Amino acid sequence: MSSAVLALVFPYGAGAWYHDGNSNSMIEFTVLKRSRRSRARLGILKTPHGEVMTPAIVPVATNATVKALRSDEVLATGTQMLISNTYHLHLAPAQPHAGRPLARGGEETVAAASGINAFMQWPRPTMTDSGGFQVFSLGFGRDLGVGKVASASFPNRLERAVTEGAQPQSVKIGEDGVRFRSPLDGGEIFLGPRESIAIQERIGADIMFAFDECTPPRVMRGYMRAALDRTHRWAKACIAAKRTDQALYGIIQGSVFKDLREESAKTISRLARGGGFSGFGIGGDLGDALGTSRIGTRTILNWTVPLLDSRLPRHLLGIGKLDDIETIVKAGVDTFDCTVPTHYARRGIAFVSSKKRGGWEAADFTKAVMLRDRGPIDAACDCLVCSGYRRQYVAHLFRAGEITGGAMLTFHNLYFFNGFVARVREKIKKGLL
RNA sequence: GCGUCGGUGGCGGAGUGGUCAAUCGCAACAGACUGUAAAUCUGUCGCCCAUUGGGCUACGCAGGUUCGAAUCCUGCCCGACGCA
Repeated sequence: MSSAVLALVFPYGAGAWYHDGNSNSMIEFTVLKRSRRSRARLGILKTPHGEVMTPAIVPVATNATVKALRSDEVLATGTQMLISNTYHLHLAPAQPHAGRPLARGGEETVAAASGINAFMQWPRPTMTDSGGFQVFSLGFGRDLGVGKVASASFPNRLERAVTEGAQPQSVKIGEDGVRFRSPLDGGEIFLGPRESIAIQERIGADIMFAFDECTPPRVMRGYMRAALDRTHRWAKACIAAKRTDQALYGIIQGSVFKDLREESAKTISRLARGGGFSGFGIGGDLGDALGTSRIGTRTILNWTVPLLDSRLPRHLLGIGKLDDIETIVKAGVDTFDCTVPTHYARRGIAFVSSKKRGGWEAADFTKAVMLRDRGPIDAACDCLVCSGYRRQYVAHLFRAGEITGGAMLTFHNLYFFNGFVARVREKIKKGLL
């Protein structure tokens, strides 16, 4: 890593390798600069495990690992904060009794290791998602075969729109929480606001998220209305259930419905004003990436962000392709998580510097041409991988089914995304965004 | 030289009289993926037109049997193994 990039990523120094101090203090968010051209802002998010320069991307470490990388490697990519998952950690480290709610959940394994930071040897800030996304991804998402963002393959499948009163097949959404089937032993997993908070407190991340219901793309309004009431009720229940002084973010839902999104922003803001939340998550269906519905992420953010207390940090849940980043930052997002850099890396896709619009392009290492390419992964990148290995080698690893290829591209992609966001911060600092 | 087994699409390998342009795997090509169900999934993959669909050439080569053959018979060529 060049010293220039290091300075952007770790302006206060990289800090000592793993040190777990007293971690039970609240977070503190400071806005350093507000753009005059947009809602973009530069800030510092202070947590018990160090500071995050915002805007920042938060790579996804669902199972207490950024898939394919060691924590020290993740650190070397310039990553400032990670987000792990309540649902997965409740299930995963628990060996034989995964089906039993709470008593023997995986969070106990994490707690016994002194929390997520020590457990995964990650010294920097962490978040835990509440499991609300799994209500969608294992429910309607799975039934409809869609992700949270409408895509080209989606319209054909939408005859089965989610209407009022609908239930997913393998997940049951109730008024007090959600019943899942454990993929490990088929046992029942019940997750509601109380359960989610209890688990997140055992995991011990700096920032927790309220348990919400993430809805699929283009839900019908009637369904969204009822789901939003649940999410709001659960938000209050999360606040009531919370015992530690970890930070808790409330989540705004409402899909593409302006009045519902506004109502949600106001409701969650009110709870934040009351001291229940120390930040905001914006989640759910964030509009059509293809633009066919004419309501995109930017529009939805423009409805909601102005209604939020500007002193508190705003996290956009699960959005962060390179093409999205400037847009969401300009709409006032401070942090965002996204699986794209890590997920795509394991599929053989590297994001590399380019003269094309946006300054990047995708390079597919599973293509045969890559086997003949003797150049570096990204000629303009100075990461550990790019500074030595050739494209043909990485392509060979993918061809041979070697996991090292995915690990190398994961490293590079995270380095690339972190550098990309660091440049966005520079633009804000210089008044260019 | 004799014998046995075998020769199928880029490769491997099914199929053993009709529903076969031919299961499947690999490779190739294209696509998808945004709070990770995912080191995954989907599509194409003989040639020529076409929207469903149609036409042509195909299962080592040449003949034959049959209404009909990748599948049966004969000869030839090639390969592996065995015996000389």
